[in-house]
Amino acid sequence: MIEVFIIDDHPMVVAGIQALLNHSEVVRICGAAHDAGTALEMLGTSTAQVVLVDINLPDMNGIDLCVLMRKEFPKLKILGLSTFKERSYITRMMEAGASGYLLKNASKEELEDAVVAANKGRAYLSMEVAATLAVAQSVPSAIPMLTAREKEVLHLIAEGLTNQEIADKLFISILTVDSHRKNLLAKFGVKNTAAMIKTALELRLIAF
Amino acid sequence: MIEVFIIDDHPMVVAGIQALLNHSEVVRICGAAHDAGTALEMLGTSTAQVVLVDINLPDMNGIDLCVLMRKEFPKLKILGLSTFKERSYITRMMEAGASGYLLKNASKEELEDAVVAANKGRAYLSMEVAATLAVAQSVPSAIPMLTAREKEVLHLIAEGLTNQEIADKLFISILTVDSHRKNLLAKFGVKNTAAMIKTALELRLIAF
DNA sequence: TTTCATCTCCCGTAAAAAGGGGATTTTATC
DNA sequence: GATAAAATCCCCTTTTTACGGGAGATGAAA
Repeated sequence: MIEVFIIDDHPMVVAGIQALLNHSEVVRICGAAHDAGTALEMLGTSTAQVVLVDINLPDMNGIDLCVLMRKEFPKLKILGLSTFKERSYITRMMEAGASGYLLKNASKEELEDAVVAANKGRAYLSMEVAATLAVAQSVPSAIPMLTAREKEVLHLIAEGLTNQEIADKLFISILTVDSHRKNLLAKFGVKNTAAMIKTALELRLIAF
Repeated sequence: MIEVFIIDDHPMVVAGIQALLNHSEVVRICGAAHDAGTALEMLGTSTAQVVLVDINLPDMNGIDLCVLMRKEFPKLKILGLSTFKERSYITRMMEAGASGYLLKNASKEELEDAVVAANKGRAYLSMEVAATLAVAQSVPSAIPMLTAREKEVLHLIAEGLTNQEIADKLFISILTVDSHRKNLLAKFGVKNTAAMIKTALELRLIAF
């Protein structure tokens, strides 16, 4: 029996996965948490071999949690879980060390297959996910690697703050903000703020 | 017993709702469909009093489906169901004639309460949803009424074009583009492009 | 026919942002 | 302690936006 732990803040989804895997002969749900914090605690004393992680958690995003879990529990296999088949999400999740990525419209069979594959150390992607990735490869829309400070500045730009206001808020010179902004535009490969905000939102580097 | 029909393309969610309402003494699941088309067919011969409708369906969006169902089955009570607590979505769903709006992180109790309230003809909103709406009211971020030309300009701004480039593309003076831009900023109630693009995307006035 | 919204164009000023260099100091890593 | 990456600050120029006012043409609805 492969033991699975669920991290998802939607009771319906947790109950759904439990219901779907209830009569499985290979997989067993051994626990669930509704946020990253309690999940990390519970995993310390858990015997789970595979975790199902929702991408959107109340206290942390799935990618960061993935990185944390890889450090703390290296043997644990991680399966991403989300409603969205967005290139950026999927690739980032896989880069963060996930063994696979499932959409929430996955069937019982897909779910079971994914867990089994992950447990064997193999990667698993839903059919639809694999398809989007195939398309994604032909149109490589790379995700800019932003530094912490750049992300911070990007957020404030998106809020509508001017360089001066950002400088005041971060207690740095406006010249520095200007530099960050310059670097951001370069990394995004765009020539003005409007396009940058659009692609940043598209790539989920910022949220509404 | 209130009979509930579920329209959602995520097997986990359908199974989850069923599991959550399984032992309920007031609510009973009487059927489910994974897309709008089959749902409309099945509802014709269904005895359901309440429908739970996911906002994102493969063949139609929840708002349009809501309007359709209101026409075809006026007695049916509709509850929107979604992961997102976006003002625009919620209000539009309610305007389309829904009796309520539930988040997918609703608890068993919330779910049951919502169905009961809807069946009695009362509106129901999840706690979180009500909170976001309350915030929305205090900060009236109504959806700006944009003219056709303004939408056109907004799109081109989002693409990263400058006023000059937009003027060339639309065969109008740069001064005109400037005016449209001014009016856009005013209508959005923001003071620069970055904030405008963000809210425009949030309100779905433009897409990625 | 008048009113109203929309689209168009105009003036002028001030403030931001974009673009092109550079340089110095932290900070983390090897 | 050397290396590299990040964060900080600097100068200069040009372009683009933002913001304050208008004002005429057109077409549709009242």
